[in-house]
Amino acid sequence: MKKRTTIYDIAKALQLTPSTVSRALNNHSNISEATKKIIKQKAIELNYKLNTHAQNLRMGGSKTIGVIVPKINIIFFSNIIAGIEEIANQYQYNIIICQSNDTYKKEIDCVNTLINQNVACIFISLAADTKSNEHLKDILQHQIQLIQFDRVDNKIKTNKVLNDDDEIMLDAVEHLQTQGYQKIVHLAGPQNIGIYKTRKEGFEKALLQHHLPQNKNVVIEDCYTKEIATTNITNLLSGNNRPDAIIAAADFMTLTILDVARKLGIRIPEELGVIGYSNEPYTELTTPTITTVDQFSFNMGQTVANLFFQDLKNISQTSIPKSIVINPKLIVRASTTRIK
Amino acid sequence: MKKRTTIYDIAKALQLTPSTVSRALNNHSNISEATKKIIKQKAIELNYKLNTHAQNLRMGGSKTIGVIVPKINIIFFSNIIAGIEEIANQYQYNIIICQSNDTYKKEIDCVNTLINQNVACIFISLAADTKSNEHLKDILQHQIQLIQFDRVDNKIKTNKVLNDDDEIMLDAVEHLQTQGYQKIVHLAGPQNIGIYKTRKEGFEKALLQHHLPQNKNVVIEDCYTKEIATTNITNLLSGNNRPDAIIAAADFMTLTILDVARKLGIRIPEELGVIGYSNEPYTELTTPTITTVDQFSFNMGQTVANLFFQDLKNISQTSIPKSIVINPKLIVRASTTRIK
DNA sequence: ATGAAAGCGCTAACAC
DNA sequence: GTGTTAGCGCTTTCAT
Repeated sequence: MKKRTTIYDIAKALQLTPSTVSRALNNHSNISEATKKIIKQKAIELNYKLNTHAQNLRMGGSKTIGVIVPKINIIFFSNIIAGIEEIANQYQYNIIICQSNDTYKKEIDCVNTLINQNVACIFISLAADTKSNEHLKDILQHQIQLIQFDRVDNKIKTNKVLNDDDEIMLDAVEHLQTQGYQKIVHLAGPQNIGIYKTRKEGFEKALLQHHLPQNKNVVIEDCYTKEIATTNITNLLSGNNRPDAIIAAADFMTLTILDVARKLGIRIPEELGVIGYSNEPYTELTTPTITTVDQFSFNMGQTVANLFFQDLKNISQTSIPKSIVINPKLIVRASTTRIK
Repeated sequence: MKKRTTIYDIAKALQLTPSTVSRALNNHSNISEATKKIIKQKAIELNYKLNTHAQNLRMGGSKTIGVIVPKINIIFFSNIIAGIEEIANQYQYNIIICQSNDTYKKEIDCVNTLINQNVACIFISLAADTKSNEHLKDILQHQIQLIQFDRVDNKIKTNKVLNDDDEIMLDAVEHLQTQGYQKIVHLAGPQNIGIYKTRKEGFEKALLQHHLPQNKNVVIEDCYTKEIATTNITNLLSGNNRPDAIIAAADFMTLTILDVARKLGIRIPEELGVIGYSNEPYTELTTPTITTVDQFSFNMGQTVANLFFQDLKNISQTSIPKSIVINPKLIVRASTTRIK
């Protein structure tokens, strides 16, 4: 097992000292250009690679950001991560990604791993069942910056980046009214998942604000599997008193709506308006194209990261915790455009 | 700025030595249960966290796996990462995820970062424009294990996990023939992206094997934007000599096919068979449901990780480079089922 | 412009 | 069963 090349090896090869080599490789101003050049040359020749662990140990910190998300393979989160990565990269920071699998237990593990790693900052979106914030306090106690995003704990004072799920539901309802739709129904997602709960609540709040009827049939809860969704939507649309617009909690539900409507001979958007949620690529490929909500997840990631790097620049650590709200945008397409 | 608690602090508080503390925290057998107990107690009390950098420096390695993918926010890759994460987690390994953004330049940066981090192993899926493998050799030179997946360089001998894109195209063609389809066309994706190239080549090979005509119209290349796809598909299906089956290089194209066919009054699957690629969730929600290819990406991630941990267990490092092939599976649905 | 030396926090070989 | 000691590779203060 061949040992890695260290700055000591380079120093020896050039009859210099490790400190000179270290300085040269870090472009320290006191080292002559000539020396720098031969040292860098030798480093390449010996295939030298920095040992980050030694560096971090010595410097008492690392240029690493820890990111904790419930699930990495949900496009919303992976877009956020991609956004974070883009910015972090510009500042030469690395990111370590952990997933909590939406459990509190694993989330604690993630936090500990990242504290052990001595990361500069942790970006977190909380697991569905996270009930305590002791682990978050722990982060702050270890002088590690904390930024929460999307699913946050408001009891702990940190920077936050949020989606305004309420406001967008209001936008959606108002858009439908402008288009002359009167009887609006919401197809909700499973209420144990935070985002679906928020969307449902946002919808109900929007109805209230517009003094629209709040009867039980206005929210259909269980539309998560295809079969049940088909049954529920068929019932909904076959009834005497059928709605003239549906806001679904997720894009995939709109495909079923389109299908059922086609079967029942209900024209979209003339007789039924349809709105989805997430701006999945396919919503632009259906006929009619589907009005939906873009959450700007990539942008959210960038925002989170920028928040950290902005604070880093402010030597005056006044740092009053900021909350940045990302406004999702209603992408109006054919499925709700009956007035041209 | 409060300093972190170290094992030295614990030792001092208990009138013990750092080594005893270290041993106790690592459950070394020589330490009495009583001592272990009070040490662990104290560690919690002082909110001690291990410093991974010190540990890794001292031990000359880390329980960390580096993963390099072209893009993290592509569901295929994020599923793979989720699969890797699941297994790594069982072995108490951490993963550091890097994205090359599909450029060779950034890929080199990623490799260097991971070598600097002294990771135990690197899992990589190569960038589209990676032309050299010097950086891969570099990994091996640093005694870091290397496992390639999906997009690999065959000139370098390492463990590999691959998708059999050829075989699956053969399956698709044969399935169509069984269903009585005769004139099969392929809608290809951009040929500068590896997977689309492979799919197209796989398709052509399948035609050859079945002695089917190989004329130019059998592959439609540019179907990547909605407008062009619509035009091309409309032309394809309006012609006199139209195909009776289409294999698309990606699921999203099948939505356009469904739309165009509906407009032209072509019935699916009776008059036209349609196959997509990726088993995107929505392929199950359309009418008709779409036959597609599942690549088992999550499983691929698990396989990659298991390959590493299996080798780790074998003390006898015979380690002949293995290639594991994941066979994608044709998910037959309504869009190609005309014989019940 | 360069060198000497100490130390970051941890582990492990060697004592006792 | 516990203590002593050295050292992983790097940076940095202080000296020259």
